[in-house]
Amino acid sequence: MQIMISTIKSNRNIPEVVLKAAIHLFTEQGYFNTSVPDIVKKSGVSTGSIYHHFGDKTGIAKALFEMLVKRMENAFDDIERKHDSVQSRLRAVIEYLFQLTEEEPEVMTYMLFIKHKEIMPNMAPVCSSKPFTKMRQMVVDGMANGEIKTMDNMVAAASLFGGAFRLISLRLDGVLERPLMEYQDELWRCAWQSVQK
Amino acid sequence: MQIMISTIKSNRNIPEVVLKAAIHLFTEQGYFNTSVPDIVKKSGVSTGSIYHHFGDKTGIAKALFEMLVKRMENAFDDIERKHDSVQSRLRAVIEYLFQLTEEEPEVMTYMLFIKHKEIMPNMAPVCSSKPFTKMRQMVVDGMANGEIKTMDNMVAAASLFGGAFRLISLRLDGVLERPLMEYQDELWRCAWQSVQK
DNA sequence: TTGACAAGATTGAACGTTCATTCTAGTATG
DNA sequence: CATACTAGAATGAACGTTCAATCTTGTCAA
Repeated sequence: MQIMISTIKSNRNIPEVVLKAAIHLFTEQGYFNTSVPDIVKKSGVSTGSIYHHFGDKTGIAKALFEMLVKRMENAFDDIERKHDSVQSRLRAVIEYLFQLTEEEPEVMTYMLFIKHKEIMPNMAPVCSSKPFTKMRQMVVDGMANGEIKTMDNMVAAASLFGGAFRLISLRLDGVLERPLMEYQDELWRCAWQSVQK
Repeated sequence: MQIMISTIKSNRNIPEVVLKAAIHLFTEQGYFNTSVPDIVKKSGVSTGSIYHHFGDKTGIAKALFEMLVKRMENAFDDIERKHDSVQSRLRAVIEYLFQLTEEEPEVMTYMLFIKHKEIMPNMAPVCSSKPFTKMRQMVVDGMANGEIKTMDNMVAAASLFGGAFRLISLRLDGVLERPLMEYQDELWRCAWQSVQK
């Protein structure tokens, strides 16, 4: 019996295939160095289909961003459910970020280092998105329940997460040769010491 | 052709005028959203002159970057000359970065948050440039002379500067409403506490 | 089971625009 | 007169997007 083309075609999820190609190209060469024909070539999906699903080129970047933000948000919700103390929550957040950086560097690059404002001019900065406000809320909670020194919220959050973001950035730039996990314990000791009561 | 009066012409430094227009446009809208005609309009310098001085569009971005890196390098050399202890040097570096962010946010944005690799594909990441390696060298020196706990260099540097970079980033994104100087003391206490012996 | 049909998905060639760069002509300087 | 600089219109390639045609899928009457 002949295999119908239709069954093969219907087996691929076009948005998924396109987003996979897009995140690779966007993080590798940048959004503006990636043409729609590039995405067509890489994904095997036609121009027309891409426009049918995403509206325009920025629609791809937007869909990708929203997907990844939601994913990170869910991960943080999980962490809050699984840990009681603020300290262990914060540590788990950093562990998650480090793991994500190692396992899916493109995801981390896209979330942290793509200038989304250049692509979507009236988008709020990443640091105002749910996952990031949630991180800061954890710090506020820790100050309220006495785990963290009383001080400016922003300074406390920056002190706690700043080192982690620095290492992630260095790792993604290829400056750090060993996986982030190897730095985790030492970094956390520094970070926690800087704000603990 | 337009007739120019010679005195007007000789009085303006074309590279300077162009770079001034460019940094404004690049940080405001992004490099790829800025066309050469945009720069022509903003600077008042003709297309031909721009190409004569800079070769191509990336030449503008490159000249700008090199100028700013050199400037920061000189500032750090000054700091090393004026301070003896590693602790006061590091504190001075953060103070300088905070001041620069407040006084010339465009300069800081261009140095830290423009993806230069997208513009000049085979450029080393910013964190490998002289000023940044010098910052890390200060930390290494501090470990050698006993001011800083013995630990991984990168973790120590990330812990010391991570919080500062975080606050700079938040400030440039408009999330932090008050000038960075107001956070400086509290932040430095956290940062230094995390690595001091 | 079959055929007709509608709605939606998919295709890629074609379109109009914009961009970086080049070109030719003109001007200042020594 | 030569060299360095300035000017802005012209150029051609590349881009994002559109569109008319084609294919797929699900529905329903006979």
